[in-house]
Amino acid sequence: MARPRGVDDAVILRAAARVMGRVGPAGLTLAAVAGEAGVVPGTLVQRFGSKRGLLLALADQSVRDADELIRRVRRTHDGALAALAELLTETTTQLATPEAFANHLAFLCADLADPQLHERALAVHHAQARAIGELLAQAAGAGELRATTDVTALTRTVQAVTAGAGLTWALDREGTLGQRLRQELDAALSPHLPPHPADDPEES
Amino acid sequence: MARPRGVDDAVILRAAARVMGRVGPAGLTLAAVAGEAGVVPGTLVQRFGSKRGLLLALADQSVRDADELIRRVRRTHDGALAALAELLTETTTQLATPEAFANHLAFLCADLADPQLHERALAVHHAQARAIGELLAQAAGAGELRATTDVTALTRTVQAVTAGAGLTWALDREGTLGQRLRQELDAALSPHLPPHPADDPEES
DNA sequence: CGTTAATAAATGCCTGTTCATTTATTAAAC
DNA sequence: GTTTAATAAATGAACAGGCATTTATTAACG
Repeated sequence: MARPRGVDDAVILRAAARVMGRVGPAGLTLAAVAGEAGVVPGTLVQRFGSKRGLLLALADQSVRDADELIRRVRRTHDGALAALAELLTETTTQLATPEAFANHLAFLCADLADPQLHERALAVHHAQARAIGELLAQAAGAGELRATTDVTALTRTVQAVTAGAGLTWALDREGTLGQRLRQELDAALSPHLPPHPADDPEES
Repeated sequence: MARPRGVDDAVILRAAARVMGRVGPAGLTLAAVAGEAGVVPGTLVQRFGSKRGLLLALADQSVRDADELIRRVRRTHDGALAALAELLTETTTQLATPEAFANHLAFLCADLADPQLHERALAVHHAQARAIGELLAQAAGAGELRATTDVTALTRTVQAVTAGAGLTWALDREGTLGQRLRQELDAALSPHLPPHPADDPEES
């Protein structure tokens, strides 16, 4: 006994993400999101309560997406290091253009002032840290890494390197993000590879 | 034959930087900056032409600050690696709190959409890259680094690591930025240190 | 007195939000 | 099976607030 919703919430959140990538946090107005989603601004307020509610839903979606990506990568890769590379590549190269990457990063930074949005950003960060740490530990157990490797420290390094590669790439825009990420990841991991000469641990 | 200016431009720009660190790009209004600088909003427009003019002047100031810091570090340090550490520490820890760091980073990212602001951000980036590269080359020449080190690649790595350490720290806020930066810098540089007395990259 | 800086008020635009209204769909009533 | 009432969703106009910017005015020097 009700009128069904014209568009799904997910459609609106995807539209909001597109607008964010295109015009950044300053341009993420209700009117812009509504226009992108094919609805009217008032609809967004009725759905999400307020603009902040929309942003919270967007952050929740990003948490779900991060979890889903982690699960997917784990399922489709056997080698721990290969899965790790895939995870980091996927998380960053979804933001294909430097503009989109910079805009999403600006959104992330601006959100850190809001406790609830910060909480969501931290959830993504910690989920990735856990996944990276487990993959590294798995790699160490399988002999893909040296046994002496400090997995906790290396996890932090990997996360910092990933973020830093994206940020510097958004700045200077030299080459592709995939190249940059691969280079920096290699530089961070190669000192911890087992001292087997002429034995490439990656088959891909 | 004119009325002298009440406050110097530099005072206003420093006030703008403070406001930026406190409330981020969204809160950087002319009224807020004017209040911080002790003038009236209209004054800012008359001085800088428009808000964009103020932002441009702020970006120019950051370019000058970066150059000055590079010159100062070079002057006061003899060891190339020590100078490098000092340079990176100073550039990041000027943004003392996670909030300030995140806000300035958000400002940087948002500016990348504007060609003229992007140009200034690139100037800072390239000036730092040049300084880092020269310090690394100097260190390699002095035997502080292995001769086989790819200075160009390591320069990129150092910049990425610096940015990444700051960003991840602004996110999780564990420890101090100085600690994080030192850890990541050590991890990035230690594989390139010369294989001297019992100073293996893996210390047990 | 002439010139320039600082001021204060006002203008117009864009923002998020609210509200009354209309539309669409389903459950119940006959 | 048709009609009717109920309910939730979508709409569009209106609202108030904050913003950058403009303008006219006042104050402070040489």
